[in-house]
Amino acid sequence: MSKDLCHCILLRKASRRVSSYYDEALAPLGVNIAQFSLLRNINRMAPVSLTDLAARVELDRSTVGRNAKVLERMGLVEIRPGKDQREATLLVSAPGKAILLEGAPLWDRAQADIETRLGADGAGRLRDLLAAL
Amino acid sequence: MSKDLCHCILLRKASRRVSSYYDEALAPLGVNIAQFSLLRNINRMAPVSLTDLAARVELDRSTVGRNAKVLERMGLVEIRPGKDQREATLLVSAPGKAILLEGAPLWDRAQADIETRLGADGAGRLRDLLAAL
DNA sequence: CGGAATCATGGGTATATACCCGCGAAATGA
DNA sequence: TCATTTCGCGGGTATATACCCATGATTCCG
Repeated sequence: MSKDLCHCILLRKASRRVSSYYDEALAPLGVNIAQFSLLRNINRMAPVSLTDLAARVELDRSTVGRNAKVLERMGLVEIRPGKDQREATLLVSAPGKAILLEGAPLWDRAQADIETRLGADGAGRLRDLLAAL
Repeated sequence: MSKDLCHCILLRKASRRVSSYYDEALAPLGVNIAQFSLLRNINRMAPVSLTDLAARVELDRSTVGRNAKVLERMGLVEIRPGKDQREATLLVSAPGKAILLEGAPLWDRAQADIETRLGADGAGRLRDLLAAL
């Protein structure tokens, strides 16, 4: 059988393609899908520590720290010390909330497009398969 | 509906998890799945230009160039000018071929593990769904 | 209370990835 | 042949991602 069918490589390719698709949809906002998703998660959990956020989004703590710093530079997120002086707590700024509102319909459209491309129950089946990995 | 089900984010997460799984499987060789896969592609197409290789693996030319340079530093790939003086042609070195041989069974096992986790026809369905994206 | 273990973050380093730009090489057409 | 266009690559810059280690804060015992 063809050796091109490495599940991992197929996943990585699909991930790049789909990310790029969402990125284009969100481009008018100046954020990519990774940033938009992180912003949403911060908003839901705010005020949240890096550690908790990292656990939620399944990324390394240091990765979340650096990604959050980018959002901070963009003015979308505020990073301030928590009661525990070790903690950096994150919250979405007013401009960040505006981005979330403006982005919602753009994200919805990309999401719907993908579902169309996957067919009626394709999206659900894909979700289940990915969850099994 | 839960807003956690962004197809893109689910794909990215799965891609990270699965990549990490293959990376661990290949760790004894000192290469990760991206490098191993690139090495395989270079081997199949050798001697190959960066542009052709990039088209094959669906990555940006500059990305392939940098990734290939890492493989070169590792001594697994040779980069030499082609007849066309603009071209850099890639080929797998002897140590690189050894890595391909040693890696094959490790890759096979990871691949089989994933198929087990996906179930009988899960792998096929996943492949089809990813191809639709 | 004070030393030890634990915990949160940050920074260093490295790869993966993409976009843009400039340079030198090659092809093309007048 | 020579100017123009096209082509292939490398480098700059930026984000995404992970691992390891240092540092400083907190907690936990003895």
